[in-house]
Amino acid sequence: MQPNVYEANCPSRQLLDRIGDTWSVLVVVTLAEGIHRYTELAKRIEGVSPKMLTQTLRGLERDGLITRTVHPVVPPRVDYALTELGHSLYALVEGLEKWAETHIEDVQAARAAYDATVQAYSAK
Amino acid sequence: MQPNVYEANCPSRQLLDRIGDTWSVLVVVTLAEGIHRYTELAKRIEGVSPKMLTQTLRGLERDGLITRTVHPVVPPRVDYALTELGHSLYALVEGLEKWAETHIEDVQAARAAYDATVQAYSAK
DNA sequence: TGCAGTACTTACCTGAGGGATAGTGTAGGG
DNA sequence: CCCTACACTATCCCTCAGGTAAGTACTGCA
Repeated sequence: MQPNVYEANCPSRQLLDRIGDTWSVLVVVTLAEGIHRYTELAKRIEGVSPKMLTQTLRGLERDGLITRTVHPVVPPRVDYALTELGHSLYALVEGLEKWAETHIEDVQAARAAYDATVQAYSAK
Repeated sequence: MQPNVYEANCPSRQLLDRIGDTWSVLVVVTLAEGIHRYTELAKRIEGVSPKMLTQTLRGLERDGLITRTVHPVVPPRVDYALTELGHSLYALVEGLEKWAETHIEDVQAARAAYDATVQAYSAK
């Protein structure tokens, strides 16, 4: 009954997997700006292969986070847009970004300190 | 200057990778309950191998999200605890869980609908 | 003498995710 | 007449993340 993150089929775990997928997050972030076409997304999200882009888009569509609109013209034209659900998820991603901006200095300081002590040990 | 999620070395991107790592999140969630020892974490987080647990713990420690306290006794005893920074990150994870609980029905409905239409096409 | 308990580390190996590349269908334009 | 644009789809291939298993160091207890 209660959410159990330790089980793979738990809702919270599934969301975790989605948030964990870099391409999915990148698509959501890009679509938060507005409607985009397939090639626009491909150009915007540098480094994504057509295979992964399609795969990601399908997954997002399946989960009701984005809509896919096919215009029956030649050459084909397909528009992708965030749904209301997608926008609410984007709000969370924004929260992550805010946290990152606020605490990144702490994290980097911690990393530097940690690396320094490790270096000291291995140098000995 | 401004955060660019599309670049791999951007702060927001690094946080994304951390949140994306299932074991990291699971450790943070478990430690949010209180201090735990190594074997306690191993038992609690079902399915994690000692290798991955150590690796995850090291990464979290490096980023200043958890503390690692070694007690020089025999047999050895090592305590792990969330730092203040770790707790603030946990707040975000809690937000994700809340979202999941609230919207999981919408997602599952969307999935069912999507699968139904796909099935209809492939059956044709 | 040797085994148990703790917290790892190291070496080796495999499967699956994802990159690269090529193919598909349509029609307007040069 | 064929090339291009668009949005995929299919295929092969290869890397590498992560699992398994075994090793390490230390000491008290039977």
